[in-house]
Amino acid sequence: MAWDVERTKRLLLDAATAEFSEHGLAGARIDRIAANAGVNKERIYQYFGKKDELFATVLGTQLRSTMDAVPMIGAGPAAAGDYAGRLFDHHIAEATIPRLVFWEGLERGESAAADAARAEYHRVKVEGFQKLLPGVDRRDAAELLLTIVTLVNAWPVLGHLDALLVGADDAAADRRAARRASIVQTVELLAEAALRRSPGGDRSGADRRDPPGVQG
Amino acid sequence: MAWDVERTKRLLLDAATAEFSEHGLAGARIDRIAANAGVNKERIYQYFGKKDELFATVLGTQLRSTMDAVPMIGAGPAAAGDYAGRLFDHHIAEATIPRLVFWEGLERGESAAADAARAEYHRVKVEGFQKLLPGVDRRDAAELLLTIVTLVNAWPVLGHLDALLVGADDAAADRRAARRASIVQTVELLAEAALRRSPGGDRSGADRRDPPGVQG
DNA sequence: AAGATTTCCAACTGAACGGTTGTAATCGAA
DNA sequence: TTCGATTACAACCGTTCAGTTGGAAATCTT
Repeated sequence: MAWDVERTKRLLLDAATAEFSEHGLAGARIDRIAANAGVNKERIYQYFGKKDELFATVLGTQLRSTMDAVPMIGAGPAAAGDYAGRLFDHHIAEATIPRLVFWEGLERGESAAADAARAEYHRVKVEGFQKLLPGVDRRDAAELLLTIVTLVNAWPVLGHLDALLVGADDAAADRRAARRASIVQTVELLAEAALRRSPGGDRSGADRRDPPGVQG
Repeated sequence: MAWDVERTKRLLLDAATAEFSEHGLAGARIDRIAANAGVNKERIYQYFGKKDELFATVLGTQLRSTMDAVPMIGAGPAAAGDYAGRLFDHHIAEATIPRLVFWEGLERGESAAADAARAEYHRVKVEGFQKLLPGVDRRDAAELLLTIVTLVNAWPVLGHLDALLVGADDAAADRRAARRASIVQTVELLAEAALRRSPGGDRSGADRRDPPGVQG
């Protein structure tokens, strides 16, 4: 059989993504990644380097694919809420990212903040989000975006807290829908408040979705 | 020298708390806990059982002490915001809890939700929070409480995201203050909205802090 | 088709790891 | 002061881990 390097790389990256998402950096097992990929583990070291380099590759890949999959559309508080809602949906269908993000925060805190590529990625994201709420201060936009990212990513990770707080008697789908609605409402309220704070944004606040879309 | 069982237990529990908070369940090292406590590791197994039993003990202890340290006081949206703010302060001074909470969510997701003692702990917490916002539906209260817990706990864990989004040029203390203000504002807005939704809560919404305090 | 290069893997290494055991020191009660 | 029970620890055990090596098979180059 012919060698297919890209295929083995992809197999390894997929297996690594699942493994890191499930077990984190310390808990992930190189042997398990290799076995699930059906590839010898020595390939990992040749293609991706050490364990934590592989982790960084996995996370970077996932973040990029999310930004493509969930674009920011339109403008105004409703658009911001809509963006948060779609991000929520995306992270429910694929809990990989939320878990990876929190694993990173817990296991690699400092070193992640120093990554130049990551800084650029987030700069672009804040910039895009600012276009969603025209006139809003950069710091305000970043703060709101952080709230969104936090709320949207935390839920799949803290699912047990939800069950514990709301009560396990409610069906999972209902709790999920309630959570989604709550997050969208939160973001809309915050976006309105931010617009009201912005220069020239002291009119009633809602329904300002006329400007052209940003992406998609 | 005389034996002092309580002292060695406390030393072990303190060391374990620090170790689990720092490295999580899989990353924590029993040898390191024993060494930092200045106690032989065999004692751990005698007093606390296996690694994950020790983890559960650590988390339970920490949660109980937080509930005592940060009581819910007064009533109304401002009181809810104040509670969130004090919780934030507490978690900043002592990032142990936030980290442990997310470690648990990531590493023990399912098994944590089944814990009866934890369910009771959270039931009491929701009940207390409901007294903070009289008239608000239990589900609404739980939802808002989850938002608070999420926002307040996530920040110490996702500190690197904050630095990445807001920009590392801002001083850490400034970013922390901005985040605190943002969270307090969020909670107040949400509490007002919840009260407005509640039966008989359709008056203007703010400044309803007359009822007597709940704890403290 | 010969030689150099790359892809791949089985087997290995050395250093942890979680957990146990055998034994000595100390304590409480008779 | 004896004796069983408890506390403590050093040394150990079997397993598992991340990372390496040596060489075979496939591909590329000339």
